[in-house]
Amino acid sequence: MHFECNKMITDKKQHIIEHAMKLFAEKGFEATSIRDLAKAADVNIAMVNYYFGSKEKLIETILEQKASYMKDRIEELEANKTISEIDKVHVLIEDYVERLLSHPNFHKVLYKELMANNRQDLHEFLTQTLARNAKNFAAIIEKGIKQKVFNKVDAMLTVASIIGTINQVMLSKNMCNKLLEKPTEHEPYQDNVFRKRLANHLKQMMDSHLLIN
Amino acid sequence: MHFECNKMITDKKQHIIEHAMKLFAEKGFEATSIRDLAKAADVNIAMVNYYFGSKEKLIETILEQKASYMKDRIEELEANKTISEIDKVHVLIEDYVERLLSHPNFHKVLYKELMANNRQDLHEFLTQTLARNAKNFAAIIEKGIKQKVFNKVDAMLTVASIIGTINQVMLSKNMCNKLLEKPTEHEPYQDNVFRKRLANHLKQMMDSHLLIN
DNA sequence: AAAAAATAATTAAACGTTTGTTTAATTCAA
DNA sequence: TTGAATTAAACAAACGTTTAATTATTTTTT
Repeated sequence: MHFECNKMITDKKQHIIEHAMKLFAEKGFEATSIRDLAKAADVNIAMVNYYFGSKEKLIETILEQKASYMKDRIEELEANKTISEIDKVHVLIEDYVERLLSHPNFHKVLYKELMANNRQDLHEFLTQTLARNAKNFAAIIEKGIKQKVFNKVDAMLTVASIIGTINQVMLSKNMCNKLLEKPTEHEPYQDNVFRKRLANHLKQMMDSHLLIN
Repeated sequence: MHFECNKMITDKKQHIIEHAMKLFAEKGFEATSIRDLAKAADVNIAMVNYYFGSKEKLIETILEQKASYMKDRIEELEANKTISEIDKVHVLIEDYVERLLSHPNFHKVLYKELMANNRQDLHEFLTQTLARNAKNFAAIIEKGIKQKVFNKVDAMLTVASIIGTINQVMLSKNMCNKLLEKPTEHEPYQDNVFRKRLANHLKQMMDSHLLIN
């Protein structure tokens, strides 16, 4: 079993990371104590500092590990010349809906940290990453405008509308259920009917917003 | 001066509330200590508990005091029969942009608390308040659909797009500046050019999204 | 109107907890 | 036997809150 040593270390780190993400999402970073986390992950309270150095380093590790997960997809699409710009927008809408709604805990931690603006270095890294994604997305829309297949819209704010819509429904499961007239127990983010509905709304809205006529 | 006693008490409470909102917005509720707040507001550390009972009661007071500030405007508009539905949407867009961007600190505290989901009672109150506003807004859109002046859109998610767009740009001043290619010092929320740009984008998007043809 | 009593506001100090982190000893695997 | 993993205990610091004493301000009484 010795050849699996590194893997097992990683597994344990990952084990802690996953419980941390869940707790940070539920209660917030500051409100989650290392003792809470140690109990939830069933490890000794010293292990977090042993593996990550500090509580701060832990959340930095989590966010840096995952924050750039949309990057490659967008850059690949932007370069693709066989797909029309409106289809690229559709693909990105489906991607964003799928990936954001699939990781609601990570989403919450990320946006809490974005709003927090403590930990200057981390905040700079996160805004940098998200801003670059948004700009690449906007570049696709601007290409469509230059090709005269899109209306002359505000590309940057159009991207903000797409991502902002998804973020809005992910703000609070409770509120989302209230808006959709669903019972409190309902899990909207894992509901494929809702995911389709959200993606369809965005595609429909972008079609009328972007396409000429 | 004795006849101003009640007013002065209220003034002092308000004095604390304003500094609290600033700090909670900047650093988050849990990360802001009563000692921080006392120093910022230049009062004794016992005064927060004296006036508000506890730190929790303080944030509850703050949010309950301000959370319903959009309610009356929407309900008044909804009942108005002299304004067309699309004009109502335009008015609400301008209102939301104006009011949300004018209170970025309150906005941050509110949305942090919405995402946090600690303090069950408060969370319930906030989701209730915001959901009712969103539903009233959606009712206006649904009226337009019934009158056959609007396309058959998803009214609830359309409202989410409007509010979500504004929230998106308010997530982080730093990121907002990055997206708009402005210097770090720029204050986008107080910039009237940006407010106009944001409102125009939303009105333009809603026109093409909602209006038939 | 002045003095006295009562209430409210304010303070510094201390309270008991809880926090993140470290230590030193121990267990485990190579 | 060596080095990493794990543990329980202890650390100082910071937390929200309370206390008890003091100062201001109202109210009541004279």
